[in-house]
Amino acid sequence: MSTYPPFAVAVDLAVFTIRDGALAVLLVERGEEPYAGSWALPGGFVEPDEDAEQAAWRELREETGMERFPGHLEQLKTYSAPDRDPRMRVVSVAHVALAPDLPEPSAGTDAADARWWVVDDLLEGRDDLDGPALAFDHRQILLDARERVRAKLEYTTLATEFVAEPFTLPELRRVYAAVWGAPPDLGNFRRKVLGTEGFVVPTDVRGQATEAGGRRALLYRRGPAQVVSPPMARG
Amino acid sequence: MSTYPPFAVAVDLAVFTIRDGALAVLLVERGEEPYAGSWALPGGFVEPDEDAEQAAWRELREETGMERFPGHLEQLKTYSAPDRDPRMRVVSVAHVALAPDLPEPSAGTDAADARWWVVDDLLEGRDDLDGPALAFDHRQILLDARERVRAKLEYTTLATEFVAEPFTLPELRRVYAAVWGAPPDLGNFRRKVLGTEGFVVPTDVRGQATEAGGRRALLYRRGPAQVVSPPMARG
DNA sequence: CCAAAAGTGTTCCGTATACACCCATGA
DNA sequence: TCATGGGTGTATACGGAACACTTTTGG
Repeated sequence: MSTYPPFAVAVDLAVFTIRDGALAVLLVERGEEPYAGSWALPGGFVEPDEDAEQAAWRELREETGMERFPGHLEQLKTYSAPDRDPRMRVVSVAHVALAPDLPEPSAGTDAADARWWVVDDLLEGRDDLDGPALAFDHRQILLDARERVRAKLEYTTLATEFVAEPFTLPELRRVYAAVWGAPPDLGNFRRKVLGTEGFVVPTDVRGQATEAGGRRALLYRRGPAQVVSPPMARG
Repeated sequence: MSTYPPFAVAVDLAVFTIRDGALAVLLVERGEEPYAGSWALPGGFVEPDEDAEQAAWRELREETGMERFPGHLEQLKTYSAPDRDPRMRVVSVAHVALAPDLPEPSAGTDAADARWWVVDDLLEGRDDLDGPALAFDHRQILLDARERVRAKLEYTTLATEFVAEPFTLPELRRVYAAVWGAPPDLGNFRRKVLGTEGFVVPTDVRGQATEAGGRRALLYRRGPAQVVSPPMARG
């Protein structure tokens, strides 16, 4: 029979939102060693009386400062390399969260600072100064998280988690544009969303016009549908 | 700053194969409390110098008695409910493994017995005697694992992991029939597999005829392709 | 009346679907 | 030559790709 080696179990969070037409992720600046001064995904240890998902919701509330986090949360993958944390053996259950555009976050208790970063600036290895290198194995976690989000937009209704209700179809289309890098074809997009029963439910209200004028778009709310079949076409 | 509560970290394995035209999973009969005499997914604790995936490969070799397990392994999900193990706080990183038809397994060191079970007999809640109830939260893990396999067959080439090389297309088609409950349309199936570059690579050899005669099918090997786009149609 | 943004329609074409039909083999 | 299983062909229709066009609103 094997021994029962002691581990610490943590959760790490890749919290995504759409800011200025780009996919953005919440990072915190670490105040303590190791990696003091580096930027990392928010996270923390799982408490004795909670499971990983509850720990993730708790961290989400703490880091965003919101009583009730208004978005989607799901488990991503568990990272367990023996040397991923130099202090001790830490296994991290990574999660992905999606939220509509949120206010600038405030620094948490154990973080020096917290802010949103454009994901592509962090991950695309361009030499001209972009985002900072990430602490621990968080670059890999962020890569996996972005891929999960990209894939799930194709065959689920998850895009609606990135917009606040009520929302317009052009708003929703800009979510796809931000995540995929290019907007889906306008006509095909509308036929897909409106043709998928339960994707969105229309209201009889129209949104505000922009400064420069233009037709005012109809407002919608999220519908009960979860999957889109066949998948939304990726530009 | 939070405390660092101690956890045990384990891996559990849902090892699938196709036996007699049905999806089957490997279970072990527990020899110790808790749940002594119950059937459970094979698994064990992660050692100090390995990550979860290495632990899963090790358990796979131990449980199947094979030096080199001839199949596919991937992480499924992590289960961490505080009361999932009555002895102590155990977090389990569940994995899914796929293998071609394997010999009857031998009982491992800490298991009283080990055998294959038809998955539907374990999961479909028919009242007439089927499979046994599973230990811990392993019924839920098995449900999630089956769903992962079903889904992945649609948009990946993973079905080839269920057959031993070289294999015929009818053999491969029977994999889909077993997992989905009904075979995909013959013509469409062939066009899909042969039309997806790198799904299979043909040999110039034909397989054996069955007792009752009939045309001998061409033999193929796995190709380098990983994804099938658009997905294989689910009956 | 013009620009900007929302929304509609239409043609083309690949391909999934469903099903009928032909080929090879052993008893 | 018949049953069995492997393999091929085809009419239909759905839906994505691309793009032109119409409608509504503010300046």
